[in-house]
Amino acid sequence: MVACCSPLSREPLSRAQAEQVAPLLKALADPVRLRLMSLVASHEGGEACVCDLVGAFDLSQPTISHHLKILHESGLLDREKRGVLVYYRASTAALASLGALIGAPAG
Amino acid sequence: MVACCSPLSREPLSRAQAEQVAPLLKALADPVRLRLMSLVASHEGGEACVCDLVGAFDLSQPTISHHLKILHESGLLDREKRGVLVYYRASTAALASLGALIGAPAG
DNA sequence: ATAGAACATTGATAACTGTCTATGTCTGCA
DNA sequence: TGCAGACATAGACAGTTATCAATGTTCTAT
Repeated sequence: MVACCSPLSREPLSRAQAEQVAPLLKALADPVRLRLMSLVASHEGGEACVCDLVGAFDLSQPTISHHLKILHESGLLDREKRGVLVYYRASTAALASLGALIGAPAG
Repeated sequence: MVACCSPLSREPLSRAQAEQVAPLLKALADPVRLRLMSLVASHEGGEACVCDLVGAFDLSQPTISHHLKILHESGLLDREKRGVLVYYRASTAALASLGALIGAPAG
């Protein structure tokens, strides 16, 4: 469970809660990373290797790697190396709890 | 309707969609602004004036004003001036559609 | 062993962000 | 009319971020 608390509008977030959730949102709050999340999550098998992703952007491979690292370190993407390739997979739990915190009707 | 599209994991976000949604997340991706949203949304009557908010932080009034401006310009907070006081109110529609995009089961 | 391919890391740079102090703009009241 | 209070704006500064080119690492195949 990555986000912790009742929806935003029920009661004031504590400072600690806010500081815990904000980095998750920050990780997602970039057009490239949003598209990366969505590309990975909607890719066949629910996973994608870096080579599946780089081509979708006009950005260098190190830049994509950098964004993937941010998403992985925030807990939004899981990572698995199989042979030469590295596969990323969206953490649906993290996404769901974030969504619930922000706007979902109930938990 | 501020966010536009099916959940992240259903199909890849277009670049345009990502660039539309990212600023909303960016506005929310700060501990102070998260707490501001939550303070406003959970305040009695669903609204709060700046004077209700400034005291909750160890930050100057202009800094709070700055954060409120960012939330307002992104569409997450509505603003209404009544007399000397300025009241902010959370846009539940914006929050709900964001939540739905990120992780909610269905729309 | 060596070469090549896939991905990560490093170091540099320009742009952006959060914060402050100082100041401006309204509004209500005396 | 003028003052005081509530909020916004402007300008400055330090810290962060997105990007790239260059290089490092690790695996596979030959």
